[in-house]
Amino acid sequence: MIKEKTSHRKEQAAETKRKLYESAGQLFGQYEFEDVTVDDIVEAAGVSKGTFYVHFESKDALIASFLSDYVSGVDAEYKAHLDSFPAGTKASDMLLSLISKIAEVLTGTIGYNRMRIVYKVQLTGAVNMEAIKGYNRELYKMFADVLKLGIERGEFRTELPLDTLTKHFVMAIRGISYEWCLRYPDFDLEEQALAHFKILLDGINTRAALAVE
Amino acid sequence: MIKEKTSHRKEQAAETKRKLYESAGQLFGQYEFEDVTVDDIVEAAGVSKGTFYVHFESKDALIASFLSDYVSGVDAEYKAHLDSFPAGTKASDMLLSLISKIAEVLTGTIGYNRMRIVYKVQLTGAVNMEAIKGYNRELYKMFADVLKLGIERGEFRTELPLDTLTKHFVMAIRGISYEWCLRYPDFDLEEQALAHFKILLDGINTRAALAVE
Amino acid sequence: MIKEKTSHRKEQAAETKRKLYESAGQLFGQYEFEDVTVDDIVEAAGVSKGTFYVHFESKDALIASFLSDYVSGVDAEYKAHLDSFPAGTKASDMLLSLISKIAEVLTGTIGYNRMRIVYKVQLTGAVNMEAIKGYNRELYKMFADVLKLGIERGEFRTELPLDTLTKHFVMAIRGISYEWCLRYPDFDLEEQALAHFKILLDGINTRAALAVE
Amino acid sequence: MIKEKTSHRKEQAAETKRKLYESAGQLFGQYEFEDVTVDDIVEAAGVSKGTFYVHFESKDALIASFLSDYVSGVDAEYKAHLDSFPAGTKASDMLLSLISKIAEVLTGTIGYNRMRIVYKVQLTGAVNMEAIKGYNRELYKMFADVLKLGIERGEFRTELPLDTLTKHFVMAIRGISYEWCLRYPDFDLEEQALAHFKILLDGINTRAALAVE
DNA sequence: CATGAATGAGCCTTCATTCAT
DNA sequence: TATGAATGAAGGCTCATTCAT
Repeated sequence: MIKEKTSHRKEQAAETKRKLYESAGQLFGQYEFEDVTVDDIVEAAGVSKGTFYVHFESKDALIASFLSDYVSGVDAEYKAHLDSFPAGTKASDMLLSLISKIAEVLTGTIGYNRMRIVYKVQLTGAVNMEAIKGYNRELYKMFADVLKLGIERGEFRTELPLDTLTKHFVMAIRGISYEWCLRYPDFDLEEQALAHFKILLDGINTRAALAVE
Repeated sequence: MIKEKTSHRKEQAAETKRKLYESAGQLFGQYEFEDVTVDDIVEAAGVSKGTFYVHFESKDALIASFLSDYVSGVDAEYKAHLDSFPAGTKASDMLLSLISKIAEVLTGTIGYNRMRIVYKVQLTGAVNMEAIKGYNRELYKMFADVLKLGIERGEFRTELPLDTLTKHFVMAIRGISYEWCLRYPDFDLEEQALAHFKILLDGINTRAALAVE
Repeated sequence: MIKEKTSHRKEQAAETKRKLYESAGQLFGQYEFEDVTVDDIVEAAGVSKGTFYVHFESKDALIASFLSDYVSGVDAEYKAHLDSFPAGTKASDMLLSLISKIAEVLTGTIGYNRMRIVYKVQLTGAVNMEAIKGYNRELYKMFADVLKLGIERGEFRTELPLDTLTKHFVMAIRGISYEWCLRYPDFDLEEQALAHFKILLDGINTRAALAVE
Repeated sequence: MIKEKTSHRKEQAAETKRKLYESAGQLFGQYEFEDVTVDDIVEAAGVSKGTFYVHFESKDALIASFLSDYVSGVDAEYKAHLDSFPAGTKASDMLLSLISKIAEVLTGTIGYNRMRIVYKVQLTGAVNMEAIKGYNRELYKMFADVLKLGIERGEFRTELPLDTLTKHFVMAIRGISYEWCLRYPDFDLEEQALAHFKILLDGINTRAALAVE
C-alpha cells in the first residue's frame, strides 16, 4: 500500500522529467543549444522553473544527458544487424546492407535534428562528448570487421593497411551524413550513401583488379 | 584642401574599419561567434564601442561580411590552377592535383579555424551564407569540368549521370575536410584526401572495367 | 498498547527533531546562517525536506531556538562557580576567578564559532535574541554582586554608581570576547582577559587610593 | 571646446556613479549587505541595472570600495588632533582627548550605521578588509605613541610591555565602540568611553602607585 | 567620424516553503 | 509523522544596441 503510493509519486516525477526532457529535445532540434533557454523548456513542458532544477542539475547537464541518450543503444542495433547475415554473405553485400541500416537508423531512430546537433557539437566541443566518441568507435569496429572479412576472403584488395582503409570508409559515411544534414530534406541519405559506397567498393573490388592482371 | 581633408578622413575611417575587422577575425578564429562580444572586438581594435556601430550595422553583419570575404578569391586561385595544366594532362591527374591544391588552400590560405567556422555555420545557418554557397557552387563546377573531361575521353566510366557523380566527389572532399576539422591537428588533409580520392578514382576508372569485359 | 505505540512514535519524532537540530548546529558552527540551506540541514540529518517543516516552523525559528538553547544553562554554571567561594574570599579574587570561569566557558562549552554567531547576531538583530539578552542580564547580575561586595567591604572605591561601574566591567568582558572572535585562534582569551581586568581592578582598588590619603 | 564636451560628459558619469554609490551607502546603513540587491540600488539611484555594471565591476566590488572609502581620511584627522597639543600636555589628558576625538569621529564623520557594518564585516570576513586593517593599525600607533610618552615621563606605570598595554587600550576602545553599536541610540559613546578610560588610567597612573611605596 | 555612458531585456541558478500522498 | 516533487520569486550579471555630445 505504501509502496503503491510511493511508486505512483515516482511515476509522476518520472513523467515530469520525461516532459521536460522531450520538450527540451524538441527545442534543441529547432534551435541552437544557447538559444534554448530554461524558460523555454519549462514553458513547453508546462512546469515551473524550479521543477527543472529538481530533475536536472543544470542546463548543461541536460544537454549532455540528451546527447548521450540517443547514441547509446544504436550500437546494439547495428551489431544485431550484422549478426543476422548468413555465414556465406558476400562482404560487399554486408557492407552495403550495413550502410542501408545506418541510413535507416540515422533517418529514423535518431533523426535529422539530433544528428545535426551531433555534428555541430563535434565541431564546437562545447559539451561532454564521450557518448559520441563511443558511437564513433563502434562504427569503426563494424566497418573494420566487414572490410577485414572481405580482404581475407580475397573479395577486397587494397594497398592500404586495414586500419587506414577503415578510416576512409568511416570518413565517407560521416561525410555523407554531414551532407545529409546540410541538404535536408532534399537529400535521400540511403540512396546517396549506397551510390557513394558502390563507387568506393568498385575502387577496392578484386573482380576488376584481378581481371586486369 | 577640403577634398584632402575629406580624403584623409576617409582613409582614417577605412583604417579604423580594417582594425575592427581584423581584430574580429582574430577573435573569431579563437572563439565561437557567440563567445566574442562587441566589447572584446572594440577592445582589441583599440576603439570605442560606438565606433563599431559606425562601421558595421550589427555584430551579425560583421560576421556575414567576415565569412564572405575570405571565401571569395579562392575560386580564382582554383581556376588558375586548373588552367595551368597542359592540354593533354590525364583527367585523373588533374583531379588529384586539384585535390592537392584544395588541401593546400584550406590548410594555408584559409586555415583550420576559419574552416571550422564555415562548417559550423553551414550546420546552424545562423548567419548569411551566400558567400559559402557561392564557394560550393564553384567547387562543384570545377569537379564537373574535370569529370566531364575524363568521361568524354573514355578515361572514366560510370553508370551515374555526370551531375550525380560530381555531387559525390564534392561530397567526398567536403567530408574529408570536415574530418580534418574534427581531427585537427592530427590529420594530414592532403595525404588523406589523395588516398581517399585514389580509391574513388579506382572505382570509376575504365582501365579495370574495360579489362573485365 | 496504543499508548506505547504513541509513545514510541513520540520518541521517534523527538529523535528526528534532535537529529535535525544537531545537524543544523554543526553547520551553523561552520558557516553563516544564510549560507546554510534547509537542504543542507536535512541532508546532514538524513531526513526529507518536508520533515524539517514538521518539526520547525521555519528556518528562522530553528535559528532562534538554536541560539537560545546554548546560552541558557551557562548562567547556572556561573552562579555555582561564584557560590563555591569561601565566605571571606577577596572580591578582586572572586572577580578574577569569575573572569577565568567565563573565559573557560566561552572557550570550551560554547566555543568560538557559536560566540562569533552571537556577536554577529547582536549586531544585525536578524533573529530573535531573547536568549542572548537573558544571558547578558545574568552576566550583569554577577558582576554587580561581586562589585557590590567589594565596595561594601571597602576593597573597591569608585566615584561611579554601582550600576554604571558594573556596565563598564560587563562592557570590558564583552569587548575582550569580541576581540577574541576577531583574532581567533591567535588570542588567548583567559590570559588577555585576566591582564585586562587587572588594569581595571587597579583602577578601582582602594589599596593605592588609601595610601595616597 | 572638445575638452569641455568630454569633461562635461565625464562629470555626468561621475555624478551617476556618485548617485549609485550614495544610494548604496544609504541602503547598506539600513540593511545587511546581502539584503540590499543591485535592483534596490539602481532603483534608489534612478538608473538602469546595466548602468550599475558600467560603474562597478560587481556588487562585491562596490561594497569593498564603500568600506575602504570611509575609513581612509579618518587617520589624518586623528593625527592632526594629536599634533595640536602643546608640548607639555599631560599624557593622560592627551589620551582622554584622543578618546573624545575618536568618539566624535565615530559618531559624526563615520556614523553608527557604517560602524555597525565594519564590526559585522570584521566578524564575518565576507569582504576585502584591507582598509579596516589599515585603520586599526593607525589606531594602534596613536595609542602606542601616547602611552609611550606617558611611561617615559613617569606619568604611567605598568608591569606590561608597551606593546601589550597598547593592545589592551585599543581593545578597550573597540569594545566600547562595539557596545555603542549594540545599544545605539541609548548609549553616549563619548561619555561612556571617557568614564571607562578614566578607570583604565587610574589603573596605570603613578600618582597612586608612587604613594604606596 | 568617434565616443562611451546608458539601457533593459534576458539568462541561469538558488532556496524557503507548500501540499498531496 | 514523514516524504519529496513542485513552486516561483528573487538574485547577480551580460551584452547588443542607442544616442547625445
